[in-house]
Amino acid sequence: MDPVKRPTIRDVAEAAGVSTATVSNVVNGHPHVRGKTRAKVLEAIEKLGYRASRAAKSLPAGRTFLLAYCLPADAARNFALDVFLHHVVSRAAEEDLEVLLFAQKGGDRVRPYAELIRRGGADGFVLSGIDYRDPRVAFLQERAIPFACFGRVDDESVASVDVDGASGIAAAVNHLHSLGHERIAFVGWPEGSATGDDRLAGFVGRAGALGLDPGRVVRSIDDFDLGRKLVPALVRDHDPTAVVSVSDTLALGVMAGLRDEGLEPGRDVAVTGFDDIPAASLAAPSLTSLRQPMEQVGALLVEHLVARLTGEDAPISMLVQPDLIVRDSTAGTARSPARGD
Amino acid sequence: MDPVKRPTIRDVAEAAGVSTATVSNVVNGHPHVRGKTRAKVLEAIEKLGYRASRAAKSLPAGRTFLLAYCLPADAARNFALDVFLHHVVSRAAEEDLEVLLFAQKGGDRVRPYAELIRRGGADGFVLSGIDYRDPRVAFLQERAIPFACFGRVDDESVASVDVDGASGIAAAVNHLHSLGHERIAFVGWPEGSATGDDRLAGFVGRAGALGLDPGRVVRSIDDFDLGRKLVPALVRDHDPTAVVSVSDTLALGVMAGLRDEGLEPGRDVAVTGFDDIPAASLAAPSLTSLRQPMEQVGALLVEHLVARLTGEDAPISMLVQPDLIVRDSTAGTARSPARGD
DNA sequence: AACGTTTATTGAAACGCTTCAAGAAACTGT
DNA sequence: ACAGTTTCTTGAAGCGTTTCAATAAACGTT
Repeated sequence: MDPVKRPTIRDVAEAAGVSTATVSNVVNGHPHVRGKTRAKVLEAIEKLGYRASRAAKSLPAGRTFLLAYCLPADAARNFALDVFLHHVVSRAAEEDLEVLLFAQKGGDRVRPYAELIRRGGADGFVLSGIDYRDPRVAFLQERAIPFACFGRVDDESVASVDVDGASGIAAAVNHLHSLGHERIAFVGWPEGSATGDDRLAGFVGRAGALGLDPGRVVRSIDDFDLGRKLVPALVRDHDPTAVVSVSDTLALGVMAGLRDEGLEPGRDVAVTGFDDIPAASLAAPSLTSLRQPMEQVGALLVEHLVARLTGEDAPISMLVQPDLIVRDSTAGTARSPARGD
Repeated sequence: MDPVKRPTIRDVAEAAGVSTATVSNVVNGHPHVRGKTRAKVLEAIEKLGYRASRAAKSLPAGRTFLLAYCLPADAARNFALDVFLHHVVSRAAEEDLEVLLFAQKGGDRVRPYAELIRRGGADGFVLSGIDYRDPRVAFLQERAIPFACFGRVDDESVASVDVDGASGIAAAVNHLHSLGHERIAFVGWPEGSATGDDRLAGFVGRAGALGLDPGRVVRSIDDFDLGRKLVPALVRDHDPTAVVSVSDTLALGVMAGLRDEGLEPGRDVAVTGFDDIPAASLAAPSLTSLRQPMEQVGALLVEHLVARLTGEDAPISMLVQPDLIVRDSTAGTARSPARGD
């Protein structure tokens, strides 16, 4: 019934006929251990299946060998949390770090971090879902606690990795333009989110550069039904042959709205999204979208933290490129819109 | 630059003018501490913002105060991982436990667990994505390590929480029947998965009980495109007015397939899914589905583990009921099928 | 006021590891 | 073979907690 008795460093030392200090030196790859001694120790370790306990290591080391991540309160439907976590965890494992999960309790976004820190719960933090002037950023920075953000931070001295939304949207515009679309509209978020503003800038910039009207812009908060309901006005005002959306949620809403109007998405009007959420490939027609390179993001965040923790100076702001995943919602070439012009 | 100096139990003891043993007694709510002493200590704790370090607690306690969860390798698109984790983490926090995340490396499903255990990395495990004869279950059971499974386990002595798939599907059949549907088909997974077989049983049982033909069954692995492609045969063989699907992924595929056939899902043919993945509410028409009560599942798993860890005998197999979320894919009453009979 | 009881507090060891000053062993060169 | 170097190994202290035997304080009795 007893959950397994694990061997301690003492057991190994005894088995190898050396002191615990020597075992420790071998395990941590210190120099000045003779080949023969090292071999004896390694053999004993192997035989006993010894692994140093994290708890016991933490105490003298003054670190926990843990990275912490706070789950977003509103089960963030908007990015592939599972994929993100997977890559963070995997990369962390390579550095002999494990990942601790915690969660918000009430409305206070900073509190859980404070609590964890007070109990010395982790060596560093990974943040996502960053706002303009995010209070967590200020909090951690003040206390000089290592952290790295997935998302854009207005402060240049904060470590962050973000997806190049402008460039991604520009790629979507290019793609549509090369299919012959001339009247391309953009469905964005309300002004004031770093991510949303960046993606909009990509649209305006690229549309302008291609000689298209960059003014065909409509805004809505990130909601399927609102996306659906803005379509009539969008069609009336801009009569687009293609719609570039700031998110998949809105794009899917737009597709539904187009169908309500008697327009078949992918055939009559092309639609693109952003984030490549699972629902994008489960829609009919499947949604062309921009996939965030989560593996890269996760790895960069962890690498930054490791660098910080080991005292090296770490790279700061990094921008990674999303991939355009072309699917059926932009399958055909531009046609005359359902309503003649 | 130094990541904050945290007060230790000694600092508190000194500030309160007592010994560290007394502080420990207060913190852990032991009896035999006089009110006055307790007050002094609590005040000191408050003033200094003291929290016991997990690492330091672990060592003498021989436990880590950590629950571990292994991320599924194939970013399990089929259940709301984020929601699940959120509830597990929240419930664990109430018990003063935190959640450690780890991940598979290669193909070996057991290895990561073995590694974690060797380093004494966690007090217990939460598993999901359980197979028939899951090797992880055998492994943990052999070593008498506390664990609890989300999913059905063939071994009665293993702690598990599962969603009552049969009853969920029965509810969907009832719902459709009450709308007047008589020719209801079931799209299931291939034989041999505990979850899939259970859900199918719910269909067969309920359809039979209602005097409907329980033989209208088609099977496919869980894939959108395969679901889409099986529709022609489904329509030809069974001419259903409603389709109950074993999963949302397949249901969404079926909806796309129906549309390919010129049938409008939700109007000509009703469709239901299972799991209530995010895509279900982002589809047009939105998909009627069965929501797994993740909060309950997460809480039960954690409660079981806590009971195991504190030596109480814990409840074993638990079945929780999914909720039928009615949406537009079953909005209307049954009509004559597109193809007369 | 002195006694036995019960209740409250404490000193010190222990948990498994790292680290560092200090000692032992292995090499030099003579 | 010996002192002087350099390379290896170790004993013991310490990390922040808990725990338990032992001591001290408070309480009721007489």
